[in-house]
Amino acid sequence: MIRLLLADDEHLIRGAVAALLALEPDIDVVAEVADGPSALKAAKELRPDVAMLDLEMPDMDGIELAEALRDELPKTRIAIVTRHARPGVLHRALNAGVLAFVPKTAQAQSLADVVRKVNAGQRCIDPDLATQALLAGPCPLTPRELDVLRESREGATVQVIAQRLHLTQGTVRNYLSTAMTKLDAETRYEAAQRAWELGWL
Amino acid sequence: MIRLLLADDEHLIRGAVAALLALEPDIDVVAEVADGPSALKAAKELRPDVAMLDLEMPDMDGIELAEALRDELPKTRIAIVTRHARPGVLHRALNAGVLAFVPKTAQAQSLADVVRKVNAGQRCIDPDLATQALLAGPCPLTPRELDVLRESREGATVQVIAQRLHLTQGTVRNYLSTAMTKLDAETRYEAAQRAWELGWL
DNA sequence: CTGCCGTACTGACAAATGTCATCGGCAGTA
DNA sequence: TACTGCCGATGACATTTGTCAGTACGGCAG
Repeated sequence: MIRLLLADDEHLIRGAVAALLALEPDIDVVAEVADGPSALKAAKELRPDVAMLDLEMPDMDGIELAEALRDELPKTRIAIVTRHARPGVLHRALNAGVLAFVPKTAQAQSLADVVRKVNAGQRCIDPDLATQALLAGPCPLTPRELDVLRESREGATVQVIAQRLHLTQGTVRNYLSTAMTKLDAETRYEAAQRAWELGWL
Repeated sequence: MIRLLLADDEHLIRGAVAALLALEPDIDVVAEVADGPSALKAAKELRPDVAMLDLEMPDMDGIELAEALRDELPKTRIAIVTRHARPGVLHRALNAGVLAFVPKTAQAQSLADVVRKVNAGQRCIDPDLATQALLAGPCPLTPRELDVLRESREGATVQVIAQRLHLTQGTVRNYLSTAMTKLDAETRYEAAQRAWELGWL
């Protein structure tokens, strides 16, 4: 019997998936939670074999949650389910010890198989996504460049970014400039947009 | 027997929801499609009683699809399901003749009830969302202002926007300026971001 | 018929932004 | 040791931007 934890903030999906997987004779859905912290808490109490996590969740994103689980409960196998799979996120997920990466465009029937494979310790990555990630290559941006891009995405001015990151305006502009060059963008907002689409933010 | 059409580009969710609703004795899922155009085609052929549409779909957004359905098959009752319900979208959906508006954070069990209510011609709007929409009020932006904001969201420069909309740079800047004033934003990107969050783009 | 509003444009000005060259410090590493 | 790369900063420069004032035209409600 595979003991499964489900984390997804969309009740509708979580409920439906739970109902579907519960029909499988060898799968037992032991917990359903809606956010990262409660997933962590439930996992510590119930020690599931497999944790199936949504990538987009309030409070704690799926990757952070995966990292926390890896550190605290290394025996738990982790599968990530996501809506729009951005290539860069795959890199980070794999580094966090995630075994499976499934887009929500996958067939519902295939989910049970993913759970079984992950439970057996096998990797299970969407092939399209894997090639996309390979083509995009690793992120060329430095941590600081990522920081300023993250702030830019919300439309912050250089002044505001400089304050928030405790930097000079000139420094911020330089980081933005190099990031724009690396991403072949005309404006920082375009750069931020692109970096996000590639999953680097 | 309620004949239901399901449109959602996420197979995983669509499959799970279809499986759940098919268990209901009075609901018959007659079609499952992944995008707007095929939903329209399927609806014309099968004449479902209720169409349950995802808001975010490739090619044709849920609202456009609802409008098309209203024009071509006015007898079809429409329910919209969405992930992040932005208030402004509700306005547009209601104008498009949509009866139900359900966030994906709703309970899976409640879905069947929504289908039944909609089939009976009753409205079924998430109360939280309704109050949010009331508080935000109607969109104060003119159509042209919305146009330039839409372009801004992808990080386009004034030059590019002017070209794409066949306007002068000065005109574009003026529209951006008024939009920023109305939205109380420091930069056009912040304005675009805010307008999007309110569901006006 | 007369405001009022949305659309579209012009010109001018100050401020914000993007680019470049250059510097110093610090951590790997060949 | 010398080299490389990231971090942080400075100063100067040309562009881009946001803002403001003003013009003009069409549609529409009072």
